[in-house]
Amino acid sequence: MSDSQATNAPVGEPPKAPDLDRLRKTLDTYMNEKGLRTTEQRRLIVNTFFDSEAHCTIDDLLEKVRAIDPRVGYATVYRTMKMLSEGGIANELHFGDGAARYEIADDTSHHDHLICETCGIIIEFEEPLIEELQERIAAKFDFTITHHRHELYGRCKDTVACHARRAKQRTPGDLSNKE
Amino acid sequence: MSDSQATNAPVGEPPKAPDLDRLRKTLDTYMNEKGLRTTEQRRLIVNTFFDSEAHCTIDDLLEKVRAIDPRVGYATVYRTMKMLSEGGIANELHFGDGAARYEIADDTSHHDHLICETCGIIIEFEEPLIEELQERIAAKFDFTITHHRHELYGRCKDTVACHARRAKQRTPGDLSNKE
DNA sequence: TTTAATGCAAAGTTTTTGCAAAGAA
DNA sequence: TTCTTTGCAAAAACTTTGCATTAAA
Repeated sequence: MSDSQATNAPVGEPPKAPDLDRLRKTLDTYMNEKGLRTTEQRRLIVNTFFDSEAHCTIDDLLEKVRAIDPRVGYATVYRTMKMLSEGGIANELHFGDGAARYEIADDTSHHDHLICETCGIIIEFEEPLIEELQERIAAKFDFTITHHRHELYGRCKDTVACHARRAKQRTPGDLSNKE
Repeated sequence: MSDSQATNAPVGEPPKAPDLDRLRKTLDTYMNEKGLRTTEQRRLIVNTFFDSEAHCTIDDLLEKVRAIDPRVGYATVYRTMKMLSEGGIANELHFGDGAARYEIADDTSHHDHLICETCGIIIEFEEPLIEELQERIAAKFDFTITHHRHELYGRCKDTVACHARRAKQRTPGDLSNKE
């Protein structure tokens, strides 16, 4: 790649930690507005989600939830995560392995993802200049953007660390972009 | 959006027409290498695909193919499009409505997509600066990119034209990013 | 002839829903 | 009590495959 057109803007700043207190308030407000009820299961699922590492699947969450209450069903986790997505507390992501993944939503910043197809590691990056170019493109086509997907698929160059991570995985998974 | 950081690079240049002759040669070579056979059905499906507008689904193709030969099965179109994808003649796309879409692949240029969630129109854009920034981000994280997805979802500002298009559609489809 | 491709139907995947029973408010 | 939520199982919505038959080479 040539550097000829490159700007001096910082590239790929890592995102900061989410404000869970604020998110809990957002959720309360949302549930009140919609007349949704607070249940044992929802409390457990939300707490588990807030405690989990980013990009967890429904199965990941269900496993952790069932370690505490084995009677919780898949559909409950599914519907709770859907509720969180609709309420703006979670983002639903799809990286091509067929399973939906969730991350904590943050209104105040936005990041996109870099995915290793060998070890499955998911790296978050932020690039304001790309966001700005997106807006310019949308304007050019007389378009208003509501959301976007920007995913870079590839491979870690540090193949030792990468293969070590891969070996550790229970399910290696196919993270190619076949979805 | 502020223009403060914007460069003067052209934004969102539309992609050019594909070189079908070259693609047919690529396909011939690929099929020879793999010992794949040329059949009536494959010929028909490939020609239909080359004649179709971009971003057609398997169902779109099947409908056109069956207008000529009603005996062709879904699986044959499915397997032929998979062959074209593997041979680098087609790209498989997913815009969140659950159905795979195909476009003619072009090694010499790359574009991404802008999708209207109201009328379903799909606009292609090219932005070399974004491509370059992607490479810089990958480099920063010691990563090699094999491919990427960059999709902007939103709405046409010209609501009259947009709603007219929507009304014309056989199946309005849900192009939100739920996939 | 030999081996690949087709068409049908069946099987997979993952998501989504219907419904009777349980539980918030 | 009333109306929402749960858990199960079944339905959806696509994609993918098995296999006997057909057809390239």
